Amino acid sequence: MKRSLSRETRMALEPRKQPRQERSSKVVDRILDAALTLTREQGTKTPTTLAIARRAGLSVGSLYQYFPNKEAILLDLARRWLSSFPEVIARRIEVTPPTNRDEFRQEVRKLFIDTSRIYLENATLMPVIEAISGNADLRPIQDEYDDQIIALYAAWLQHVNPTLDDKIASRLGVLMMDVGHACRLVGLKRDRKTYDLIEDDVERMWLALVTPYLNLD
Amino acid sequence: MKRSLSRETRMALEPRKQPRQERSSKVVDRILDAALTLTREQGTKTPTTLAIARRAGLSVGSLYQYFPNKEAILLDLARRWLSSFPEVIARRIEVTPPTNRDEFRQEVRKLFIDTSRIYLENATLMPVIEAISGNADLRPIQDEYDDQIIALYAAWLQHVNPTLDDKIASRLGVLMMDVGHACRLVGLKRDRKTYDLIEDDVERMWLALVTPYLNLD
DNA sequence: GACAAACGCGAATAATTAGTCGCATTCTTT
DNA sequence: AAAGAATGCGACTAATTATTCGCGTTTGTC
Repeated sequence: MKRSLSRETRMALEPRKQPRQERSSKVVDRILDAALTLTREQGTKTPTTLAIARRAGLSVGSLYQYFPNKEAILLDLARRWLSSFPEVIARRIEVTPPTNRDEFRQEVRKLFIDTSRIYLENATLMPVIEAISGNADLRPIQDEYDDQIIALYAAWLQHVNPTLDDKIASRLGVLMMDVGHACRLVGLKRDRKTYDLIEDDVERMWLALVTPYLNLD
Repeated sequence: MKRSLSRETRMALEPRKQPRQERSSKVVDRILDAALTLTREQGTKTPTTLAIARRAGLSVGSLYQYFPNKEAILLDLARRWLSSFPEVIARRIEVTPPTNRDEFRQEVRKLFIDTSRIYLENATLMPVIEAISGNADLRPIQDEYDDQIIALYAAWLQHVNPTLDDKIASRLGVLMMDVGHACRLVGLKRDRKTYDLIEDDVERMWLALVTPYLNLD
């Protein structure tokens, strides 16, 4: 009844309680740190509750003081990453749309640099993102964020070219996201110089992907 | 001792025995069918031995007559896919290299069409491929195949441009593989028409990716 | 049709792991 | 410093699941 309950309840993933004493907020940090480190160490496998507790110098029981279940811990780690993406793309839609090929190229580059920064700033938690993708319980949650991101990429495309068909915009949005994601995961596993080279590669690919669909002079 | 043994033994993944009576080779098919169907039904989660047995109308014990462990079943399904990839790319290296931009474009297109066919022909087992990627035990095996494929893409690039630097070739190889894979997984989940549109998108991206590195007139 | 080998079975075993609960310890407040 | 709240503990429970093993049945062979 332990396992399936949490699955059936379809997860309260919110933190169980706010820490009220100073020591305990440190404990929360220790738990998150431990979970992050272990996930990184084990490639992309999600660590067990026992392992997290041990690494954090705690007992299993303490984990459940602050998190309703194991998934919530990983999700807490990923949350900043997951939510910063939509923010950043949305911000790129607020500017005035480009009018010629050169301005357009600039807009792509800006979106590109902004999204790249998110990857660079969150490089250490990429293993967590990969672990989440590979976890049957967490995957659906990431998918929700992904749908949001795709919609925003599509919105960006229609911002740049208002006559662009919805279907096409959404198809290109998916590809922008997936191509960017796949290549950047590769890049972050290499050295910084290679990462930058890959960034150039991706930018060319993005441009090749979207240019035919933006009626420019 | 059940679980960890198989992990420690680092897996004999070969079929445990060849079926010697006619009935049993049908059983092997039933097992593979059941595993495939269940993996497809459950998204990307690997089915349990019990579930596979039940679906195949067998008992768990019978599974182990022919497969040394659960992983071997999935791997057996994926094996044709995994091995046909290197074959196809290798075949594209045997032809005489292109000499001008147009011939080069043709070569990209041929490689492109050949790899695309592999995806189309194996569309039903994509969930298995995804499940394998998400499984900590199976992942390393897929990684070996991936390394092979990357090396072949790199070899293809150097076949097309013999002066191409090793490092660059291998970087582009990874990106060709990952971009192709990511986009085609998307495509196969859509209708055929969308798949074809995505193919065009990917072809543009591939061309944009590699063209700058091939000194053509 | 008799014999051995192959096959099929499924209850039992054992490993793993998520999550709980009552007791012990530490902190905060007055 | 005493009470009560918050925190920490870890043995225990319970669920899940891979794999085995001895026994009964079927099949191919002579």
